[in-house]
Amino acid sequence: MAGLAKGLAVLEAFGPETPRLTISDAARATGLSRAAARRCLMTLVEAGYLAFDEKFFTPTPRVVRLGAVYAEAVPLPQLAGPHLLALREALDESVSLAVMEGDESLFVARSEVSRVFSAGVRVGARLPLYASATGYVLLAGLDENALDAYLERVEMVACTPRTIVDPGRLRERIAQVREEGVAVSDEELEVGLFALAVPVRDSRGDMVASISVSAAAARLDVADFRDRCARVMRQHADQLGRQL
Amino acid sequence: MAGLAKGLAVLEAFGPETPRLTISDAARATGLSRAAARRCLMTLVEAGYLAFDEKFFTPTPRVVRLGAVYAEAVPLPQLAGPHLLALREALDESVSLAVMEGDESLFVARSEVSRVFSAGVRVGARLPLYASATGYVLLAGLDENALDAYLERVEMVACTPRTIVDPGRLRERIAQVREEGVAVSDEELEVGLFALAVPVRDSRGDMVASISVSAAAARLDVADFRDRCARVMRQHADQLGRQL
DNA sequence: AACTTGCGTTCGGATAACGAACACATGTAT
DNA sequence: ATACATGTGTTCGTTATCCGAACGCAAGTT
Repeated sequence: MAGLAKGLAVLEAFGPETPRLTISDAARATGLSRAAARRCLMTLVEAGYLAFDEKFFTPTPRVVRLGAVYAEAVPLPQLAGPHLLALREALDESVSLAVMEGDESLFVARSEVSRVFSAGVRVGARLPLYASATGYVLLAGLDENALDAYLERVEMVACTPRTIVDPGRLRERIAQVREEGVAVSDEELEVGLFALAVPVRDSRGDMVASISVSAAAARLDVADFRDRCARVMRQHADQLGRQL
Repeated sequence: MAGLAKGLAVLEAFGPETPRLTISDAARATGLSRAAARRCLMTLVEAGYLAFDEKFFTPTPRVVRLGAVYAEAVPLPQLAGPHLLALREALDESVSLAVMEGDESLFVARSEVSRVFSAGVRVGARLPLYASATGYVLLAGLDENALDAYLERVEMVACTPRTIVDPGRLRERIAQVREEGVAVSDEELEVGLFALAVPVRDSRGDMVASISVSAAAARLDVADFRDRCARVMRQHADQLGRQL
Protein backbone atom coordinates (compact mmCIF):
# COMPACT_ATOMS: atom_id res chain seq x y z
CA MET A 1 0.00 0.00 0.00
CA ALA A 2 2.15 2.76 -1.33
CA GLY A 3 -0.35 5.47 -0.46
CA LEU A 4 -0.14 4.71 3.23
CA ALA A 5 3.64 4.87 3.38
CA LYS A 6 3.68 8.13 1.47
CA GLY A 7 1.02 9.68 3.65
CA LEU A 8 2.97 8.88 6.80
CA ALA A 9 6.08 10.37 5.25
CA VAL A 10 4.11 13.52 4.54
CA LEU A 11 2.87 13.66 8.13
CA GLU A 12 6.41 13.24 9.43
CA ALA A 13 7.55 16.08 7.21
CA PHE A 14 6.02 18.46 9.73
CA GLY A 15 8.42 19.40 12.50
CA PRO A 16 10.00 22.21 14.50
CA GLU A 17 11.58 23.81 11.43
CA THR A 18 8.57 23.16 9.21
CA PRO A 19 5.42 23.69 11.27
CA ARG A 20 3.29 24.50 8.23
CA LEU A 21 3.67 23.30 4.69
CA THR A 22 2.26 24.09 1.28
CA ILE A 23 1.69 21.32 -1.21
CA SER A 24 5.02 22.04 -2.85
CA ASP A 25 6.84 22.15 0.50
CA ALA A 26 5.53 18.72 1.38
CA ALA A 27 6.45 17.40 -2.06
CA ARG A 28 9.99 18.65 -1.69
CA ALA A 29 10.40 17.34 1.85
CA THR A 30 9.23 13.86 0.93
CA GLY A 31 10.46 13.55 -2.64
CA LEU A 32 6.93 12.97 -3.87
CA SER A 33 5.43 14.65 -6.90
CA ARG A 34 3.27 17.65 -6.13
CA ALA A 35 0.25 15.74 -7.28
CA ALA A 36 0.98 12.84 -4.94
CA ALA A 37 1.72 15.16 -2.03
CA ARG A 38 -1.53 16.95 -2.71
CA ARG A 39 -3.49 13.71 -2.59
CA CYS A 40 -1.84 12.76 0.71
CA LEU A 41 -2.43 16.15 2.30
CA MET A 42 -6.05 16.22 1.18
CA THR A 43 -6.64 12.78 2.61
CA LEU A 44 -4.97 13.73 5.89
CA VAL A 45 -7.22 16.78 6.12
CA GLU A 46 -10.27 14.64 5.44
CA ALA A 47 -9.16 12.20 8.11
CA GLY A 48 -8.74 15.07 10.57
CA TYR A 49 -4.99 14.97 11.04
CA LEU A 50 -4.26 18.22 9.24
CA ALA A 51 -5.95 21.59 8.95
CA PHE A 52 -5.87 23.59 5.74
CA ASP A 53 -6.39 27.33 5.34
CA GLU A 54 -6.33 27.57 1.54
CA LYS A 55 -2.59 27.93 1.62
CA PHE A 56 -0.87 26.05 4.43
CA PHE A 57 -1.40 22.69 6.04
CA THR A 58 -0.84 22.34 9.81
CA PRO A 59 -1.11 19.35 12.14
CA THR A 60 -4.21 19.08 14.33
CA PRO A 61 -4.35 17.69 17.88
CA ARG A 62 -5.61 14.49 16.33
CA VAL A 63 -2.06 13.37 15.52
CA VAL A 64 -1.44 13.20 19.26
CA ARG A 65 -3.73 10.19 19.30
CA LEU A 66 -1.41 8.43 16.89
CA GLY A 67 1.63 9.03 19.07
CA ALA A 68 -0.22 7.89 22.16
CA VAL A 69 -0.64 4.46 20.61
CA TYR A 70 2.88 3.54 21.65
CA ALA A 71 2.59 4.80 25.22
CA GLU A 72 -0.77 3.09 25.60
CA ALA A 73 0.07 -0.26 24.04
CA VAL A 74 3.67 -0.96 24.99
CA PRO A 75 4.69 -1.87 28.54
CA LEU A 76 8.04 -0.06 28.55
CA PRO A 77 6.80 3.54 28.64
CA GLN A 78 4.03 2.69 31.09
CA LEU A 79 6.30 0.95 33.54
CA ALA A 80 8.93 3.64 33.12
CA GLY A 81 6.59 6.46 34.09
CA PRO A 82 6.74 6.05 37.88
CA HIS A 83 10.49 5.52 37.78
CA LEU A 84 11.04 8.72 35.84
CA LEU A 85 8.85 10.62 38.28
CA ALA A 86 10.67 9.17 41.26
CA LEU A 87 14.04 9.97 39.74
CA ARG A 88 12.98 13.50 38.97
CA GLU A 89 12.00 13.98 42.60
CA ALA A 90 15.11 12.30 43.93
CA LEU A 91 17.54 14.25 41.75
CA ASP A 92 15.56 17.42 41.12
CA GLU A 93 16.60 17.21 37.48
CA SER A 94 14.79 16.43 34.23
CA VAL A 95 14.81 12.72 33.41
CA SER A 96 14.21 10.95 30.08
CA LEU A 97 13.73 7.49 28.66
CA ALA A 98 15.10 6.87 25.18
CA VAL A 99 15.27 3.90 22.82
CA MET A 100 17.24 3.25 19.68
CA GLU A 101 15.28 4.07 16.53
CA GLY A 102 17.19 3.68 13.30
CA ASP A 103 20.51 5.45 13.82
CA GLU A 104 19.21 7.83 16.40
CA SER A 105 18.12 7.74 20.00
CA LEU A 106 14.45 8.56 20.31
CA PHE A 107 12.97 10.01 23.49
CA VAL A 108 9.80 8.12 24.36
CA ALA A 109 9.10 9.39 27.88
CA ARG A 110 10.22 12.30 29.97
CA SER A 111 9.71 13.94 33.31
CA GLU A 112 10.73 17.55 33.54
CA VAL A 113 11.62 19.86 36.36
CA SER A 114 10.60 23.49 36.27
CA ARG A 115 13.63 25.54 35.35
CA VAL A 116 14.27 28.78 33.58
CA PHE A 117 16.68 27.10 31.19
CA SER A 118 15.06 23.83 30.26
CA ALA A 119 16.61 21.61 27.65
CA GLY A 120 14.81 21.49 24.33
CA VAL A 121 14.42 17.73 24.25
CA ARG A 122 10.86 16.51 24.41
CA VAL A 123 9.11 13.25 23.83
CA GLY A 124 9.58 12.46 20.15
CA ALA A 125 12.90 14.26 19.94
CA ARG A 126 15.77 12.45 18.28
CA LEU A 127 19.47 12.79 18.91
CA PRO A 128 22.45 11.28 17.12
CA LEU A 129 23.66 8.15 18.90
CA TYR A 130 27.26 9.29 18.63
CA ALA A 131 26.68 12.61 20.36
CA SER A 132 24.53 11.93 23.40
CA ALA A 133 24.98 10.14 26.70
CA THR A 134 21.86 8.16 25.97
CA GLY A 135 23.30 7.27 22.58
CA TYR A 136 26.55 5.96 24.07
CA VAL A 137 24.53 3.69 26.33
CA LEU A 138 22.34 2.41 23.52
CA LEU A 139 25.36 1.80 21.31
CA ALA A 140 26.97 -0.10 24.17
CA GLY A 141 24.07 -2.52 23.95
CA LEU A 142 24.87 -3.51 20.37
CA ASP A 143 26.90 -6.60 19.62
CA GLU A 144 30.25 -6.17 17.90
CA ASN A 145 28.94 -6.74 14.38
CA ALA A 146 26.12 -4.26 14.74
CA LEU A 147 28.45 -1.69 16.29
CA ASP A 148 30.95 -2.13 13.46
CA ALA A 149 28.18 -1.68 10.94
CA TYR A 150 26.98 1.45 12.71
CA LEU A 151 30.45 2.99 12.84
CA GLU A 152 30.89 2.15 9.18
CA ARG A 153 27.54 3.50 8.15
CA VAL A 154 27.06 6.69 10.07
CA GLU A 155 28.53 10.02 9.18
CA MET A 156 29.54 11.83 12.33
CA VAL A 157 29.16 15.57 12.20
CA ALA A 158 30.31 17.71 15.10
CA CYS A 159 27.51 19.29 17.14
CA THR A 160 29.99 21.13 19.37
CA PRO A 161 33.81 21.31 19.48
CA ARG A 162 33.69 18.39 21.93
CA THR A 163 31.56 16.06 19.83
CA ILE A 164 33.23 12.72 19.15
CA VAL A 165 33.62 12.46 15.39
CA ASP A 166 36.31 9.79 15.25
CA PRO A 167 35.03 6.18 15.11
CA GLY A 168 38.01 4.97 17.10
CA ARG A 169 37.42 7.39 19.93
CA LEU A 170 33.72 6.59 19.93
CA ARG A 171 34.56 2.93 20.22
CA GLU A 172 36.75 3.68 23.24
CA ARG A 173 33.99 5.68 24.81
CA ILE A 174 31.54 2.84 24.32
CA ALA A 175 33.98 0.37 25.86
CA GLN A 176 34.24 2.67 28.83
CA VAL A 177 30.46 2.80 29.14
CA ARG A 178 30.26 -0.98 29.03
CA GLU A 179 32.75 -1.19 31.85
CA GLU A 180 31.35 1.52 34.09
CA GLY A 181 27.67 1.09 33.34
CA VAL A 182 27.20 4.85 33.02
CA ALA A 183 27.67 7.25 30.14
CA VAL A 184 28.63 10.86 30.45
CA SER A 185 28.23 13.60 27.88
CA ASP A 186 29.85 16.88 28.79
CA GLU A 187 28.96 19.46 26.14
CA GLU A 188 29.38 16.90 23.37
CA LEU A 189 25.86 17.47 22.07
CA GLU A 190 25.24 21.07 22.92
CA VAL A 191 27.42 23.72 24.50
CA GLY A 192 26.49 24.10 28.14
CA LEU A 193 24.62 20.81 28.32
CA PHE A 194 25.69 17.98 30.57
CA ALA A 195 24.05 14.56 30.58
CA LEU A 196 24.29 11.24 32.35
CA ALA A 197 22.76 7.99 31.10
CA VAL A 198 22.39 4.41 32.33
CA PRO A 199 21.22 1.29 30.50
CA VAL A 200 17.86 -0.43 30.98
CA ARG A 201 18.19 -4.15 30.28
CA ASP A 202 15.30 -6.57 30.21
CA SER A 203 15.25 -9.84 32.14
CA ARG A 204 17.20 -11.52 29.33
CA GLY A 205 19.92 -8.94 29.62
CA ASP A 206 19.17 -7.24 26.31
CA MET A 207 19.46 -3.48 26.17
CA VAL A 208 16.01 -2.01 25.59
CA ALA A 209 16.35 1.61 26.61
CA SER A 210 18.36 4.24 28.40
CA ILE A 211 17.47 6.50 31.29
CA SER A 212 19.19 9.85 31.23
CA VAL A 213 19.46 13.04 33.19
CA SER A 214 20.44 16.32 31.65
CA ALA A 215 21.32 19.61 33.25
CA ALA A 216 23.04 22.90 32.49
CA ALA A 217 26.77 22.29 32.77
CA ALA A 218 27.32 25.64 34.45
CA ARG A 219 25.09 24.75 37.36
CA LEU A 220 27.04 21.76 38.54
CA ASP A 221 30.29 20.08 39.26
CA VAL A 222 30.63 17.11 36.95
CA ALA A 223 32.09 14.64 39.43
CA ASP A 224 29.64 15.63 42.16
CA PHE A 225 26.74 15.33 39.79
CA ARG A 226 27.80 11.93 38.64
CA ASP A 227 28.25 10.62 42.16
CA ARG A 228 24.94 12.04 43.23
CA CYS A 229 22.93 10.61 40.32
CA ALA A 230 24.53 7.45 39.01
CA ARG A 231 23.64 5.09 41.83
CA VAL A 232 19.96 5.97 42.17
CA MET A 233 19.59 6.05 38.39
CA ARG A 234 21.04 2.58 38.09
CA GLN A 235 18.74 1.35 40.85
CA HIS A 236 15.66 2.55 39.02
CA ALA A 237 16.93 1.35 35.66
CA ASP A 238 17.58 -2.13 37.04
CA GLN A 239 14.22 -2.24 38.76
CA LEU A 240 12.50 -1.17 35.54
CA GLY A 241 14.44 -3.78 33.62
CA ARG A 242 13.26 -6.50 35.98
CA GLN A 243 9.64 -5.46 35.37
CA LEU A 244 9.94 -6.04 31.62
CA MET B 1 -6.18 8.10 -1.13
CA ALA B 2 -8.22 5.44 0.54
CA GLY B 3 -5.20 3.39 1.55
CA LEU B 4 -3.82 6.16 3.71
CA ALA B 5 -7.04 6.71 5.62
CA LYS B 6 -7.42 3.00 6.24
CA GLY B 7 -3.86 2.61 7.41
CA LEU B 8 -4.25 5.39 9.94
CA ALA B 9 -7.43 3.78 11.20
CA VAL B 10 -5.53 0.55 11.64
CA LEU B 11 -2.78 2.31 13.57
CA GLU B 12 -5.34 3.98 15.83
CA ALA B 13 -6.91 0.61 16.50
CA PHE B 14 -4.05 -0.07 18.89
CA GLY B 15 -4.72 1.16 22.40
CA PRO B 16 -4.74 0.34 26.10
CA GLU B 17 -7.27 -2.47 25.66
CA THR B 18 -5.77 -3.72 22.43
CA PRO B 19 -2.00 -3.45 22.69
CA ARG B 20 -1.38 -6.18 20.14
CA LEU B 21 -3.53 -7.22 17.24
CA THR B 22 -3.74 -10.07 14.78
CA ILE B 23 -4.79 -9.40 11.22
CA SER B 24 -8.33 -10.40 12.05
CA ASP B 25 -8.39 -8.24 15.19
CA ALA B 26 -7.39 -5.22 13.18
CA ALA B 27 -9.96 -6.02 10.50
CA ARG B 28 -12.71 -6.23 13.10
CA ALA B 29 -11.65 -3.06 14.89
CA THR B 30 -11.60 -1.02 11.71
CA GLY B 31 -14.36 -2.64 9.69
CA LEU B 32 -11.91 -3.48 6.91
CA SER B 33 -11.70 -6.82 5.20
CA ARG B 34 -8.98 -9.09 6.51
CA ALA B 35 -7.16 -8.74 3.23
CA ALA B 36 -7.19 -4.96 3.44
CA ALA B 37 -6.16 -4.96 7.08
CA ARG B 38 -3.33 -7.29 6.20
CA ARG B 39 -2.09 -4.97 3.48
CA CYS B 40 -2.18 -2.01 5.89
CA LEU B 41 -0.40 -3.89 8.67
CA MET B 42 2.27 -5.17 6.31
CA THR B 43 2.88 -1.68 4.99
CA LEU B 44 3.07 -0.27 8.53
CA VAL B 45 5.64 -2.93 9.42
CA GLU B 46 7.64 -2.09 6.33
CA ALA B 47 7.51 1.60 7.23
CA GLY B 48 8.73 0.80 10.73
CA TYR B 49 5.64 1.73 12.71
CA LEU B 50 4.68 -1.79 13.70
CA ALA B 51 6.58 -4.92 14.71
CA PHE B 52 5.35 -8.37 13.74
CA ASP B 53 6.22 -11.67 15.39
CA GLU B 54 4.45 -14.05 12.99
CA LYS B 55 1.28 -13.70 15.00
CA PHE B 56 0.78 -10.31 16.58
CA PHE B 57 1.44 -6.76 15.47
CA THR B 58 2.61 -4.21 18.06
CA PRO B 59 3.45 -0.51 17.77
CA THR B 60 7.11 0.46 17.66
CA PRO B 61 8.65 3.61 19.16
CA ARG B 62 8.53 5.07 15.70
CA VAL B 63 4.89 6.06 16.14
CA VAL B 64 6.04 8.46 18.85
CA ARG B 65 7.58 10.53 16.08
CA LEU B 66 4.16 10.91 14.51
CA GLY B 67 2.60 12.17 17.71
CA ALA B 68 5.46 14.57 18.30
CA VAL B 69 4.55 16.36 15.07
CA TYR B 70 1.80 18.25 16.88
CA ALA B 71 3.91 19.26 19.88
CA GLU B 72 6.75 20.32 17.59
CA ALA B 73 4.77 22.22 14.99
CA VAL B 74 1.95 23.91 16.90
CA PRO B 75 2.53 26.84 19.25
CA LEU B 76 -0.10 25.91 21.84
CA PRO B 77 1.59 22.88 23.40
CA GLN B 78 5.02 24.54 23.29
CA LEU B 79 3.87 27.70 25.00
CA ALA B 80 1.80 25.71 27.48
CA GLY B 81 4.76 23.63 28.69
CA PRO B 82 6.30 26.17 31.07
CA HIS B 83 2.88 27.12 32.44
CA LEU B 84 2.03 23.54 33.22
CA LEU B 85 5.37 23.06 34.95
CA ALA B 86 4.93 26.24 36.98
CA LEU B 87 1.40 25.24 37.96
CA ARG B 88 2.52 21.80 38.99
CA GLU B 89 5.12 23.33 41.25
CA ALA B 90 2.77 25.94 42.63
CA LEU B 91 -0.05 23.50 43.39
CA ASP B 92 1.88 20.29 43.87
CA GLU B 93 -0.73 18.52 41.77
CA SER B 94 -0.77 17.01 38.29
CA VAL B 95 -1.76 19.51 35.60
CA SER B 96 -3.03 18.94 32.06
CA LEU B 97 -3.82 20.81 28.90
CA ALA B 98 -6.71 19.52 26.81
CA VAL B 99 -8.42 20.56 23.59
CA MET B 100 -11.71 19.59 21.99
CA GLU B 101 -11.30 16.81 19.44
CA GLY B 102 -14.51 15.55 17.91
CA ASP B 103 -16.89 14.95 20.80
CA GLU B 104 -14.17 14.33 23.32
CA SER B 105 -11.58 16.30 25.21
CA LEU B 106 -8.11 15.26 24.19
CA PHE B 107 -5.12 15.69 26.50
CA VAL B 108 -2.26 17.21 24.54
CA ALA B 109 0.18 18.11 27.32
CA ARG B 110 0.62 17.14 30.92
CA SER B 111 2.86 17.68 33.90
CA GLU B 112 2.66 15.08 36.60
CA VAL B 113 3.54 14.98 40.26
CA SER B 114 4.95 11.87 41.81
CA ARG B 115 2.19 10.16 43.76
CA VAL B 116 1.35 6.63 44.72
CA PHE B 117 -2.13 6.97 43.25
CA SER B 118 -1.69 8.82 40.02
CA ALA B 119 -4.59 9.32 37.65
CA GLY B 120 -4.49 7.25 34.50
CA VAL B 121 -4.81 10.17 32.12
CA ARG B 122 -1.80 10.69 29.89
CA VAL B 123 -1.08 12.69 26.81
CA GLY B 124 -3.29 11.28 24.08
CA ALA B 125 -6.00 10.22 26.50
CA ARG B 126 -9.57 11.18 25.66
CA LEU B 127 -12.47 11.84 28.00
CA PRO B 128 -16.13 12.47 27.29
CA LEU B 129 -16.89 16.19 27.25
CA TYR B 130 -19.98 15.69 29.39
CA ALA B 131 -18.13 13.92 32.20
CA SER B 132 -14.96 15.88 32.86
CA ALA B 133 -14.11 19.29 34.27
CA THR B 134 -12.04 19.98 31.20
CA GLY B 135 -15.01 18.95 29.07
CA TYR B 136 -17.36 21.37 30.82
CA VAL B 137 -14.93 24.17 30.11
CA LEU B 138 -14.52 23.24 26.46
CA LEU B 139 -18.27 22.92 26.00
CA ALA B 140 -18.68 26.36 27.59
CA GLY B 141 -16.64 27.70 24.71
CA LEU B 142 -19.14 26.57 22.10
CA ASP B 143 -21.76 28.93 20.76
CA GLU B 144 -25.42 28.12 21.40
CA ASN B 145 -25.96 26.35 18.09
CA ALA B 146 -22.93 24.13 18.45
CA LEU B 147 -23.86 23.33 22.05
CA ASP B 148 -27.42 22.45 21.04
CA ALA B 149 -26.07 20.20 18.31
CA TYR B 150 -23.72 18.52 20.76
CA LEU B 151 -26.44 17.89 23.33
CA GLU B 152 -28.65 16.53 20.58
CA ARG B 153 -25.97 14.34 19.10
CA VAL B 154 -24.14 12.80 22.02
CA GLU B 155 -25.30 9.85 24.02
CA MET B 156 -24.44 10.38 27.64
CA VAL B 157 -23.57 7.23 29.53
CA ALA B 158 -22.90 7.37 33.26
CA CYS B 159 -19.26 6.84 34.25
CA THR B 160 -20.11 7.03 37.96
CA PRO B 161 -23.37 7.55 39.89
CA ARG B 162 -22.60 11.28 39.82
CA THR B 163 -22.08 11.60 36.07
CA ILE B 164 -24.38 14.15 34.47
CA VAL B 165 -26.49 12.26 31.96
CA ASP B 166 -29.34 14.76 31.57
CA PRO B 167 -28.86 17.35 28.80
CA GLY B 168 -30.75 19.95 30.82
CA ARG B 169 -28.54 19.52 33.86
CA LEU B 170 -25.44 19.60 31.68
CA ARG B 171 -26.64 22.86 30.16
CA GLU B 172 -27.03 24.31 33.65
CA ARG B 173 -23.58 23.18 34.59
CA ILE B 174 -22.13 24.79 31.49
CA ALA B 175 -23.94 28.04 32.22
CA GLN B 176 -22.43 27.94 35.69
CA VAL B 177 -18.97 27.43 34.22
CA ARG B 178 -19.45 30.37 31.88
CA GLU B 179 -20.39 32.54 34.82
CA GLU B 180 -17.70 31.43 37.25
CA GLY B 181 -14.88 30.78 34.80
CA VAL B 182 -14.02 27.51 36.53
CA ALA B 183 -15.37 24.00 36.17
CA VAL B 184 -15.49 21.43 38.92
CA SER B 185 -15.88 17.70 38.55
CA ASP B 186 -16.36 15.84 41.81
CA GLU B 187 -16.37 12.11 41.10
CA GLU B 188 -18.42 12.62 37.95
CA LEU B 189 -15.86 10.88 35.77
CA GLU B 190 -14.36 8.38 38.14
CA VAL B 191 -15.11 7.50 41.72
CA GLY B 192 -12.56 9.15 43.97
CA LEU B 193 -11.36 11.61 41.35
CA PHE B 194 -11.73 15.34 41.74
CA ALA B 195 -10.83 17.81 39.02
CA LEU B 196 -10.76 21.55 38.42
CA ALA B 197 -10.51 23.20 34.99
CA VAL B 198 -10.20 26.71 33.59
CA PRO B 199 -10.51 27.99 30.03
CA VAL B 200 -7.64 29.13 27.79
CA ARG B 201 -8.86 31.76 25.36
CA ASP B 202 -6.75 33.22 22.57
CA SER B 203 -6.35 36.94 21.99
CA ARG B 204 -9.62 36.97 20.03
CA GLY B 205 -11.45 35.49 22.98
CA ASP B 206 -12.03 32.10 21.35
CA MET B 207 -11.75 29.05 23.54
CA VAL B 208 -8.78 27.01 22.41
CA ALA B 209 -8.00 24.74 25.34
CA SER B 210 -8.51 23.98 28.99
CA ILE B 211 -6.04 23.68 31.81
CA SER B 212 -7.03 21.24 34.50
CA VAL B 213 -5.86 19.84 37.80
CA SER B 214 -6.92 16.48 39.10
CA ALA B 215 -6.43 14.89 42.49
CA ALA B 216 -7.75 12.10 44.65
CA ALA B 217 -10.99 13.32 46.20
CA ALA B 218 -10.18 11.68 49.52
CA ARG B 219 -7.04 13.73 49.96
CA LEU B 220 -8.66 17.12 49.94
CA ASP B 221 -11.45 19.39 50.96
CA VAL B 222 -13.27 20.47 47.82
CA ALA B 223 -13.80 24.12 48.74
CA ASP B 224 -10.25 24.51 50.02
CA PHE B 225 -8.83 22.95 46.92
CA ARG B 226 -10.83 25.16 44.66
CA ASP B 227 -9.81 28.31 46.50
CA ARG B 228 -6.21 27.28 46.51
CA CYS B 229 -6.01 26.42 42.81
CA ALA B 230 -8.52 28.45 40.84
CA ARG B 231 -6.82 31.82 40.99
CA VAL B 232 -3.31 30.75 40.02
CA MET B 233 -4.69 28.45 37.34
CA ARG B 234 -6.66 31.29 35.82
CA GLN B 235 -3.59 33.50 35.91
CA HIS B 236 -1.53 31.02 33.95
CA ALA B 237 -4.38 30.24 31.56
CA ASP B 238 -4.88 33.93 30.80
CA GLN B 239 -1.18 34.48 30.34
CA LEU B 240 -0.97 31.51 27.99
CA GLY B 241 -3.96 32.80 26.07
CA ARG B 242 -2.29 36.14 25.57
CA GLN B 243 0.75 34.42 24.07
CA LEU B 244 -1.33 32.76 21.33
C1' DA C 1 5.43 43.31 -22.72
C1' DA C 2 7.53 38.85 -23.13
C1' DC C 3 9.74 35.52 -20.50
C1' DT C 4 10.76 32.68 -16.49
C1' DT C 5 9.67 30.42 -12.40
C1' DG C 6 6.86 28.35 -9.17
C1' DC C 7 2.41 27.17 -7.86
C1' DG C 8 -1.95 24.17 -7.67
C1' DT C 9 -4.90 21.32 -10.49
C1' DT C 10 -6.67 18.05 -14.15
C1' DC C 11 -7.30 13.63 -16.79
C1' DG C 12 -6.44 9.37 -19.44
C1' DG C 13 -3.54 5.36 -18.77
C1' DA C 14 -0.89 2.18 -15.86
C1' DT C 15 -0.87 0.01 -11.62
C1' DA C 16 -2.07 -1.24 -7.18
C1' DA C 17 -5.88 -2.34 -4.11
C1' DC C 18 -10.13 -5.07 -3.68
C1' DG C 19 -12.66 -9.17 -1.82
C1' DA C 20 -14.42 -13.73 -3.13
C1' DA C 21 -12.37 -18.01 -3.02
C1' DC C 22 -8.93 -20.90 -1.15
C1' DA C 23 -5.94 -23.69 2.16
C1' DC C 24 -4.91 -24.50 6.73
C1' DA C 25 -5.27 -24.99 11.81
C1' DT C 26 -8.00 -25.56 15.87
C1' DG C 27 -11.78 -26.69 18.66
C1' DT C 28 -16.36 -29.24 19.04
C1' DA C 29 -20.07 -32.14 18.52
C1' DT C 30 -21.41 -36.49 16.59
C1' DA D 1 -12.12 -41.38 15.63
C1' DT D 2 -14.52 -38.68 12.37
C1' DA D 3 -16.96 -35.02 10.50
C1' DC D 4 -18.26 -30.55 11.17
C1' DA D 5 -17.84 -25.74 12.38
C1' DT D 6 -15.24 -21.75 13.02
C1' DG D 7 -11.56 -19.14 12.91
C1' DT D 8 -7.31 -17.95 10.72
C1' DG D 9 -3.98 -16.11 6.95
C1' DT D 10 -3.13 -16.00 1.99
C1' DT D 11 -3.82 -15.91 -3.23
C1' DC D 12 -5.35 -14.07 -7.79
C1' DG D 13 -8.16 -12.00 -11.60
C1' DT D 14 -10.91 -7.87 -11.90
C1' DT D 15 -11.81 -3.30 -10.92
C1' DA D 16 -11.03 1.14 -9.23
C1' DT D 17 -7.36 3.99 -7.64
C1' DC D 18 -3.31 6.36 -7.89
C1' DC D 19 0.24 8.23 -11.08
C1' DG D 20 2.61 12.08 -13.45
C1' DA D 21 2.86 14.61 -17.86
C1' DA D 22 0.38 18.37 -19.32
C1' DC D 23 -2.23 22.42 -18.27
C1' DG D 24 -3.70 27.06 -16.49
C1' DC D 25 -2.58 30.65 -13.47
C1' DA D 26 -0.16 34.13 -10.70
C1' DA D 27 3.96 36.69 -9.52
C1' DG D 28 8.36 38.02 -10.12
C1' DT D 29 12.34 39.05 -13.75
C1' DT D 30 14.47 40.58 -17.89
